[in-house]
Amino acid sequence: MNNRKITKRTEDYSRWYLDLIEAAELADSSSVRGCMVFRPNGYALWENIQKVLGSAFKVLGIQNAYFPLFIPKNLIEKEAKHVEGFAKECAVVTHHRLEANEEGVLVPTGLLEEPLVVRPTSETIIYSSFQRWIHSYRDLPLLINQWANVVRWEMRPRPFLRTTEFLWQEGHTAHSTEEEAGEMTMRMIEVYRRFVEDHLAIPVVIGKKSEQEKFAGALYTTCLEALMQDGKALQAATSHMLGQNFAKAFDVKFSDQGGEEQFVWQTSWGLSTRIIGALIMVHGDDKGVIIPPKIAALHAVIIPVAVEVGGKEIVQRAYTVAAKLQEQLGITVKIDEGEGRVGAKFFEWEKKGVPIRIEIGPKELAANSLIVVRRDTGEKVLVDDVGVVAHVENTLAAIQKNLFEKALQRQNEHSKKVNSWDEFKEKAVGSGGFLYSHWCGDVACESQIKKETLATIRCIPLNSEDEQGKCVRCGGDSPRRVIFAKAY
RNA sequence: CGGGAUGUGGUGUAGUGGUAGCACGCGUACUUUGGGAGUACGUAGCCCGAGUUCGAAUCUCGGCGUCCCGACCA
Repeated sequence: MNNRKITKRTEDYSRWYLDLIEAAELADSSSVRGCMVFRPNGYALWENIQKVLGSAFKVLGIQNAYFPLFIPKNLIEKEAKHVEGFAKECAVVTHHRLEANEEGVLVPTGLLEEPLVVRPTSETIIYSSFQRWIHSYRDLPLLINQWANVVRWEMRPRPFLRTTEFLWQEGHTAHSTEEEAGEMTMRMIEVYRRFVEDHLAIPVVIGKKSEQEKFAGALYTTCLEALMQDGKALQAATSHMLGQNFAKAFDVKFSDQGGEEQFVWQTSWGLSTRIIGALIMVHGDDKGVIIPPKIAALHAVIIPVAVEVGGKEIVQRAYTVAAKLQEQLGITVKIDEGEGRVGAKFFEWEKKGVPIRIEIGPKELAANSLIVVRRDTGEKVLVDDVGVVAHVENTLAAIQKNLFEKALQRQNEHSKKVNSWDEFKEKAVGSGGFLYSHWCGDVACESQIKKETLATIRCIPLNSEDEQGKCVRCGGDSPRRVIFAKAY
């Protein structure tokens, strides 16, 4: 067990983040460039995300499928903007065998005539199937989801946030009308919002990406933006309205009721393991990570205290309580009977972010009670034995609520309307946060702002009211405020 | 792909040409156990290659790796 103290959040945010991942045993860096090893604790989180999101998809009639990891280069080439957006970051398979040379070193041989691209995203390979699957308006809408790994050869990897290989789900749909595809785009970003806010307790802003930031090949991109504790923004999920761009490139057509051939209207949307990085950064404190109860793989840990005084009865009680909680609340409870001092155990489970700790010692045994401790506030409550199930249930709900509210309060405190360029520069470089500012709509101006402050347009919030104003940088006319922030 | 650092046990570090040290971890034993235990013993290291030198962790050159800041990005 690693007993190193966790770097204070205020000292070195980057180090703190890495400490949290290590201390909670979520992930390891791997020997493969920019890749990451999911340890069981980290993967359990991903499995729960799959479970919750997966059931939301099912309700909407979205079906899971699986498509190839390898995409022939010519498929990727079919949509021009898409090529432009991804070409620079593709891993490419060019050979299909290894042969030993005279020195016994294995060298690739068997050059492929058509190189295979390791999918950076699957629009192209999936839509080449859609082209064969869709013939009639009766085949629409087609709603497909894929849980998969993808590879993007980014320059600067960072655990969870940007790894060369990452896990995600990508949804792909085809519709007969523009209106329906537009509704689907909005429906999915709303599904994500509810999941991220209700289950992960991460408050987000829903918005549209600027032309410069939108998905390569999309008509427009909607997104969720979350704010980390260091004032930087993180894109939590995206939902793209693809229009007919891919349909035209891949010849995805259907016959409508009138017998006319038409191109389908498409959407795609995704959420990746990056969201676990957000979870760590939004809820973590100086003791370790905090896992929101609704997504936790382990909800409570019971620590028998001073067993040598209280004897086996204490452990017996622990098992009784655990069974009761598991049966009546359907939560997962662990009993930490291991060697060692209780202090060390307390710290270990705090590092790992288990929402509730229950202590049972000789005193509690005698009084038919136990101590319930909240991970988020540290609050300790002596609970009577008969009330434990209700108390734990309420406490889990209270933790979930508190985590969200604390994060929302932080987000509000770091959201400012900024009108002057001086203030903008100062905030962007300094405390960070969401800067609601006017912007003229010009790409060059957007680039200039990024160059001078590193802040980018995170999104144009969907719920923002129209408000005439002057661009914070150039003074040009602006119809509404957009959110600027430094981003991960 | 540009700019800057850096490479010493498993981890974090000290060591400016002369015996490689410390802390944490890990192992064993005893004592401890209501908030990160103590003592004793043990364990394990100078990125690779070449050069300079009587002598290199230390200086030089080359390679490789890692990290940071950018560009890029979910």
